[in-house]
Amino acid sequence: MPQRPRGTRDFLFDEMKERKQVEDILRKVFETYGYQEIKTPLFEDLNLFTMKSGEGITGQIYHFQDKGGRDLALRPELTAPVARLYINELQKKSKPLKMYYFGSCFRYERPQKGRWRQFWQMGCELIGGKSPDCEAEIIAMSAHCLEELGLENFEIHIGNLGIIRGILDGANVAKEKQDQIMAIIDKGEIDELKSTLNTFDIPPKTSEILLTLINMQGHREIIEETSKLVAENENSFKAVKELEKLLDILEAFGFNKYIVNLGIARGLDYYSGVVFEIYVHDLGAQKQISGGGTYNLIELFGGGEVESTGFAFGFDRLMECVRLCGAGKTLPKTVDVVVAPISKDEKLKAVEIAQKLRRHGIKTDVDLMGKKLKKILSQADSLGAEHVIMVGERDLKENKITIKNMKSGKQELLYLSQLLSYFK
RNA sequence: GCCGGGGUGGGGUAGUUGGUUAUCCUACGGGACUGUGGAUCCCGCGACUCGGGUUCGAAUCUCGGCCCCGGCCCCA
Repeated sequence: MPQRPRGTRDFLFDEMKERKQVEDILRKVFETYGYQEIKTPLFEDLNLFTMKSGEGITGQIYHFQDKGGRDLALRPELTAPVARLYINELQKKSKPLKMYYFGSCFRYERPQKGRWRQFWQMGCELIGGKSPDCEAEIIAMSAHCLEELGLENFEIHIGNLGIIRGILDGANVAKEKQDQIMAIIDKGEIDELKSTLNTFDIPPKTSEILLTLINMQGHREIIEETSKLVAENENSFKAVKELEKLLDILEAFGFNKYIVNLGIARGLDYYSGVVFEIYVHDLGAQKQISGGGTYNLIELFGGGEVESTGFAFGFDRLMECVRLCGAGKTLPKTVDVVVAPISKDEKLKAVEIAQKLRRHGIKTDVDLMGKKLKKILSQADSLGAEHVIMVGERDLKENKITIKNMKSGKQELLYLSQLLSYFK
């Protein structure tokens, strides 16, 4: 028996309907903010991802060689492909560019709850905009999506990598060492951080500031405390002021449920400024449903200095939340009408009637198996059809059919010519 | 990659001090009922994750693979 590869899923009818509903809701929110959909290839040149994504991701890439010997990779994320698309196709367009995408990504990892080897991301990129205004829009929009989905139990944590980077720059810490330190901060390992700071010979005062910074978590008041803490470092201070401005704008967008958290660092190395993550604690170990921030990937790819901000939902985790909250809506019916030929002789007539209904947008099923009437009725019932049209010899003699309302059980004799108006 | 728990018809399950025909529910097919569903009854269909080992005999004990679930690392 053939088996589904590990960490992948088959989606059946109901689940697809649920996913489609959520997809449509997000799509609609994105479009009300003026974002347009794009689609990029499922695989790209391997080096698109190995260049700047950071070690964490590159170790999990599905890579292969094609018959021409090219090194290719199934995409592990979508920000790099979108940056590539921008450089290839859109550099000369007026800014800002607003785009969204929905597609699957692949990572070779140990599957567990909320983690698959093929998973879906739905997100936006705002290319060439000015922060913090654009950052605020992206964050507000992601909150808007969650509200639209009927979710409430989420937390949006916002930080700014510029604050910590500024401190490290001030102490003349090399870029590679900085990346290592950021990775440890992302993990939240305080002891490991302390010992690493020691081995890197970071001045005690700097270490102390860092350790205080990463524990900063709260609302508005964090800004003032942090300002004082980093007052002597010009870049860090600027980053704090930027963050403050972001919060002002965010509130203008009508969102103030944020949590300022200077300990978030993100797993991808290309983030440079404001970063944010959204958590839903009920989800367990894989509680992060979204993440994003400002990055300079385009510049790293040689596309000029273009400031960009983006974020993506882990679509599968989002589905998990929707399910948990019972926020799912009622699923659309499979068919509205079933056409039942009473004997084989009426089959052609039944097909004809079904086609007429379909042409008018009515979801219709017609029995093609020569089943007995009772069987067709029983099936119509389990499909949730509202009406069954019975096509039989007796009625046809008078150019009529019998239409049965499956809920009430009542039935009516109708002329064939009256059929369409019955459904209006 | 690491740790722990699992795997019985399509779905959900009972059964393991080794021993006849592997339980029940549901779904599905047929019939009671040849132009009337959601009810009842009858019949049918269909499973021990795979491979090795122990044994007269393995769903049950044992080893390994595969897959699933939870966690670690990491991340969406």
